[in-house]
Amino acid sequence: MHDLNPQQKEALQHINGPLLVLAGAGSGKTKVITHKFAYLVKTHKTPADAIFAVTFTNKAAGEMRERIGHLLPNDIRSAWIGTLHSQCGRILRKEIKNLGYGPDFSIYDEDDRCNLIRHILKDFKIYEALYKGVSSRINILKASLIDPDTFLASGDGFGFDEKLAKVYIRYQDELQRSNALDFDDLIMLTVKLFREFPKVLRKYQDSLAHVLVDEFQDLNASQYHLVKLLAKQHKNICAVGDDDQSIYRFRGADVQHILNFEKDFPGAKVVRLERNYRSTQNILDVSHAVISANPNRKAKKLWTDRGRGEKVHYCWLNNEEEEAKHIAKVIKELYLKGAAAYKDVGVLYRVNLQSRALEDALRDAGLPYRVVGGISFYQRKEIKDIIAYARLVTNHGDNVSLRRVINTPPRGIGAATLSKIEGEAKKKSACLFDILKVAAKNSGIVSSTKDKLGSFSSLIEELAPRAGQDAAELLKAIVERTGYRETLDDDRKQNIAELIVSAEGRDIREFLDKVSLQTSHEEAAPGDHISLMTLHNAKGLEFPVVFLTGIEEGVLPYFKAIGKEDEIAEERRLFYVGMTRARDMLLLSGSRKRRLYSRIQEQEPSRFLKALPREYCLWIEKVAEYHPFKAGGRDNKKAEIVKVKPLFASGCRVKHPVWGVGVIRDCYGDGEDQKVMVNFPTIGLKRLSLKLANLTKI
DNA sequence: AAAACTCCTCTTTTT
DNA sequence: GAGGAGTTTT
Repeated sequence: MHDLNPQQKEALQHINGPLLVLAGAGSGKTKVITHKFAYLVKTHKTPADAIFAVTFTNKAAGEMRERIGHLLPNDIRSAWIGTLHSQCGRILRKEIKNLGYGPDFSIYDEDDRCNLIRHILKDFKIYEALYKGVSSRINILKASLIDPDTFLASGDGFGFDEKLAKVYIRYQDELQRSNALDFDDLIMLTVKLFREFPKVLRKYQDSLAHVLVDEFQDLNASQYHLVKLLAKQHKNICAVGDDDQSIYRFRGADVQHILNFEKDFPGAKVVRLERNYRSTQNILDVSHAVISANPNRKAKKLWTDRGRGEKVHYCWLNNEEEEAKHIAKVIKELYLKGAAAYKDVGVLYRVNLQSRALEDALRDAGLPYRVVGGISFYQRKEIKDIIAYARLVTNHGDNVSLRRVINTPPRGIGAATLSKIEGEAKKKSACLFDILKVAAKNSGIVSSTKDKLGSFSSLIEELAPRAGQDAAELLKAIVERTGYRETLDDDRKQNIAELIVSAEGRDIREFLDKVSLQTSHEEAAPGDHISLMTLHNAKGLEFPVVFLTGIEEGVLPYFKAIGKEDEIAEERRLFYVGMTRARDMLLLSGSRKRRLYSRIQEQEPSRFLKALPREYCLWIEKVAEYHPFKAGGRDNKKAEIVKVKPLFASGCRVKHPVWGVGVIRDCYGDGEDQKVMVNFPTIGLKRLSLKLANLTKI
């Protein structure tokens, strides 16, 4: 406990009754949670299994488990440490029979759910491209604990719409028939279980003496409700979060939960962690100036004893290519000066399409980079196909998976055959697989098709007994026996091989759960490279050097948020999250012109910049005669920035009076200050100032 | 079942 | 401006 600061200690020691820990960025909140867990077990003899500790990401959960493991001698394998979804999964595997599902339910991700919704829309002859909107509406309903029946009974509530209701009912029905749950069901059905079976709830309430919730600001209504239910009896809930870092409103997260905590839990103690261990005071002051302009926030002011540090840079350029080139140049200089390794640098942006210009510039400059995020491993087609086979093998009722694989690889079972089976299944309210099995023997289907159906169903059934073995064995068998292997190119084979390795020695059920709940696979890849990612993806990370790009009206805040007060507040928080990722250097940039969806737009600097205290900033405007904050300044003629072609560039051969001939590896700085790195065969790499070194080009 | 064509969309995305 | 998905064609 001695390495905790007074506020952290306070948070640790308050163990009876509700506690809200307002943990600013970089204030050591993970430390508080892990130490609190250990403290409860060690000092207060709480069984490790009596603490329900939740986070939002698998990564955070893994870290939490590992760190607690280091703090305690106990075996914590069975402890309730995990994401809320995985914990619900665990509860439901045991208890879901109460709700009329089987314990072997499949878990559908966003992709599976969209497939199902599209299928339903097609069936209802509703314009199929609406599926995204429908999906998100259903998302929101479930996140608000509105199940189809409640929705029907709601009258005009919740934006009732008959078509939506029809689709929602059918969707939920299809899920149940497939014995499948989507992500939101994991929460919603757990709540339903607890509401309808108080005995079951009681069992969990009794055994869970403490509830610890990380990232509290990210809870949606159903998740909050669930947590409240669990904590209702002992009232020992410790909520850790930061309202200023709430950036998932569009997923249903509601900052209000953190703001209302004291009302919902009367007598709650509130602890503020305002000491920051990450950034310099300049970075903290600048970001504070930005975030404190938001209404309705819990006042907090972060401080550090690290000193002022480097000023926050702001640079305004002509267009996104110049912005990107500028960034590449600055990174290179930092690298050559030895101020930062590439892995110390994070380049963040609001929207993915911004990565393109940045990637081009970094590639041109020969700098190593990685784009973090994007399509995750588990969303690749080949992985999803194999997983769908495995699901179907373990859960024959899984219609979505069956539709996915029945003709993958092509085995001549086309749309016509499938729709016959669909019709039959609906009539008999049976699952597709059972119908297919029977259809292989009788009914009015051409005999050649019958054979195909028969061999498909027996294939799945032959694989079923292997479900008891090692998950890797089952996956291997699937890849071989289904003929899937033949359809693969080398990349995909590689991916599948990786999947199989990760399944080794695991139980298939457990493996599928893990895979279904593990949606982002992007581990911080080892190696020295610059990281590129969206602001959302940067949450929870830190870098010594952070570039925030596109700090313009229309990009940050994004144009869709403009004019809506609470969305602007969220954009501001997003900006804040980005700024507080920086340890030592924070560099903001924007550009006057930007291409957004095939249109070149004239941009203005973000409104968020107006609040920046200039004394902590270094302002560089590389757009000549253009003063962004001066009214009417926009149409001043733009003096071209004349590019002086450098005399010395990498690759040139040069001669030095003492060391002789060498090859320039790199150049940085401009004009008088230009420096070069030269490789001399006799003595190796040398860093030289052009002004002093008296080099001649040869 | 592949190839060619058209149409549509285009913010962020922990599980 | 480009990628994805659906549709039509071969």
